[in-house]
Amino acid sequence: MAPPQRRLSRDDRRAQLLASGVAFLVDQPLDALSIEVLADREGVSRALVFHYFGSRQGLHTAVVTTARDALIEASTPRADLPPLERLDDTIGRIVGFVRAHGGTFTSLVRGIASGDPVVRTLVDEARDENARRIVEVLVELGHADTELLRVAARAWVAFAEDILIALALGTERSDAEIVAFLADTARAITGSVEAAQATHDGARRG
Amino acid sequence: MAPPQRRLSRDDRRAQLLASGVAFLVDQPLDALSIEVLADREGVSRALVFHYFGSRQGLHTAVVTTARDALIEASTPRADLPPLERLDDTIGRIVGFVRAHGGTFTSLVRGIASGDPVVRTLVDEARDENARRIVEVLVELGHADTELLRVAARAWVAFAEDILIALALGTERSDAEIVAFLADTARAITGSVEAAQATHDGARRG
DNA sequence: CGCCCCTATTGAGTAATAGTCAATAAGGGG
DNA sequence: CCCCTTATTGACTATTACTCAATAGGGGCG
Repeated sequence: MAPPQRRLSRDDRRAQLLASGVAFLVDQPLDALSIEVLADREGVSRALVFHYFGSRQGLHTAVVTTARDALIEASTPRADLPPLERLDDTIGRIVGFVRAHGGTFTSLVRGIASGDPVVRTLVDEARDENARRIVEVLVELGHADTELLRVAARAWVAFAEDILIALALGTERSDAEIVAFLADTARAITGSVEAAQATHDGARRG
Repeated sequence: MAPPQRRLSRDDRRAQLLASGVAFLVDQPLDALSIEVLADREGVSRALVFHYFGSRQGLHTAVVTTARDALIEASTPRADLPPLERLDDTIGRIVGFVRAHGGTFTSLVRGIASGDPVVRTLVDEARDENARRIVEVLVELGHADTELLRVAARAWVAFAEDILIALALGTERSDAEIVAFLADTARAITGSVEAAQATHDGARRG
C-alpha cells in the first residue's frame, strides 16, 4: 500500500495502524483482525504491531475504542436544543453516521461482542452513553429517574440499533421517517415504563 | 469427572460432549471453549473431540445449536391459546427459562456473537423465530403484515433480551411484572408501527 | 555538513492451540 | 471365545500469538 517509508514518529505510526484497523472493520469482523493481517496491510513487521499495542487484545481494544468514540462523538447531543428537538437531532445524526459508516456501525453493535469481556465492556459503554442521553431528555421532560426507566432506555438503544441496521442500511426509507419512528417508539416505551412503575409502586404500597 | 468408561456408543459420547459444552456456557463465553478444554473436562483425547465435531467451529456450532433449540423449544407457543394470552404465556415461559438458565441465556444472546458468521446466524435464527411468533400474534389480531412490522418485531426481541437480562437476572421483580411490562411494550411499539405505516403510505400516495 | 545517539523497527525464536492420520484396542455379534 | 467393526488415541504438522536481542533510520548537535 504505502511506499516503504520507514521510521515514522510514534504518534503517526500508531495513528496509521489504528486507522487501518478501523477501516478493516468496515467489511470484516473484529475476530478476523489478526496481528499478521494488520502488519501485512500496512507493510510492517508483526513485531511492530506488538510493539504498539502489546497484544492482540490490546489491538482490538484500541481499534474498538477508536470506532466507538467516533460514533459517540458524531452523535453528541446539542445542549442548546430543547429536549424533544435534541432527541430528534441526536437520533438524526446517528442515522447519518450509520448511513455513512454502515460497516463500522454493524461491526460495532453486532459483530464485535466477541468472547473478550474487555471489548464487550467498551461497546456496552457506547450503549450506556446513549441510554444516559435518553434518560436525560426524559427526566427534563418530567419523568421520574427510576431503575426501570434506565433499564428500558438501555434496551431501547439495543432496539434502535437493530432498527437502524435494518432500515438505514437495508431499505430506501428516508432519514426523517426513521428518526420519527424511533423517537415515537422511545415515547411509546416511556409510556409503558410509567404504567409499569405505577403498578409496581401500587403493589409495594398496597 | 466420569470414571474412565471407554468406548461409549456414538450417540452417547456425542451427547456427553454436547452436554458438557452447553454446561460450559453457563459461566464461560463460547470463545473460551477450546477443543482441549472440552477434552480435559470429559477426560478424553483432543482427537476424539475432533472426531465428533470436525473442527472448533463445528463444536461451537453444535453447542450453540443445542442451547438455542432448548430455548426455542421451552418457549414454543401453545397453539390452543387465543393470541394475546398466547403471547403472555410465551413471554412467561421465556422469563422462566432465563431465570432457570440465566448463564446459558446470557451466553446465547450476548456473549456469543463471535466473529464466526455461522454461529451468528444460528443465534439470529432464534431471534427470527421469536419475531415470527410475535408477528403471527399481531396478524391474528388484525394488524397488516408489513416489512416495518417484521423489522420492529425483530428489534423488539432484541429489546426484550436486554430487558430480560437486566430484570429477570438483576432484580427482584416478579415474573408477572416482567411479563406484563414486556407485553405492554410490544403493544406500544406496534402502535408506533401503525402510525409510521400510515405516514409512510400517505407519503407514497400523496 | 557529518557524526552519533536515541529509538523505531525487525528477524529469529518460543508457546499454545487447531487440525491430521495411521495405529490401537474395546466390546458386541457370530 | 474369537473376530471384526469402529471408537479411541498418540504423535505429528500448521498457524498464530507473543518475546527479545540486534539493527538501522534520521533528527539534533558539533
